[in-house]
Amino acid sequence: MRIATFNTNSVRVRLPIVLEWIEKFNPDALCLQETKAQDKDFPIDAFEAAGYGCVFCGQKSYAGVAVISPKPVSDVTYGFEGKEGEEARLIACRIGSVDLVNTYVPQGRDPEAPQFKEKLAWLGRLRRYFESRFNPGSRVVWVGDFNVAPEAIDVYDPKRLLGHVGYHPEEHKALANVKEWGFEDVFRMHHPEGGLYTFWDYRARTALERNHGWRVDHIWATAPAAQKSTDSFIDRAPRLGERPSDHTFLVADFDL
DNA sequence: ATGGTCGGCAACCGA
Repeated sequence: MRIATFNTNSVRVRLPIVLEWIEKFNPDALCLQETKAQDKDFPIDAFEAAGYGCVFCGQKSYAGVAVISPKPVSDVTYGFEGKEGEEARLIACRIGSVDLVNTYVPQGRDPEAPQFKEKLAWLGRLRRYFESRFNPGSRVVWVGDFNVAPEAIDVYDPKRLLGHVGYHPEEHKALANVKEWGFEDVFRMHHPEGGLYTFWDYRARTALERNHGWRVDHIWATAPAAQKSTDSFIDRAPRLGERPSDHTFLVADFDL
């Protein structure tokens, strides 16, 4: 089973890239974040024509998550407690023997901003979400844009960046608390080396050429799923002459 | 390079 994740920064703009990518990589589940489309505007037809069904949870302009799959998808839930009154940042479903949770963790803006505390609180709520809905002894795969680089080897300049949003001790604590429920970092299992990134900030013009990257997109799994993982890799996607997202695709394969 | 580039959506906000 192949599970992948990609922050699209607009699923409609990135649609040609995503369609070409699923054709080449044949994921059993592709989790998207920052779809930036209301549910009525989600490009269902294009995915169905490619042989993929979609479940999604969107809102106007911002955020938005979706799962694209060629397989039967069941037990779809939206948000912590439903769509109403929540930003579109979480969608969960069951595919095969796996419970899949796709999140777009709040970015947090700046450690001094109120949004930063909201990010920490959101991660706290996510821990309780896993506690109440799932069992770490079953196969749970948590993927998405976590907006946190967990370790020094996950950012291009850890000394300078420590304390910045995305690489801050408070974020590390909040993320470790979710991990402690029962997750393993599947990409890290297969790549102990550092310097492998999934994000280069659009706003830093030279970020790509200087490789000023961050590993903020993740595929984590409970032990019963993680021990079945066979590979994990990053795929950058500037294809078809289209504009790439500032995130990459991230893939994990499981012998499931 | 404490700047900058995107996308949504129609002025700026968010990343």
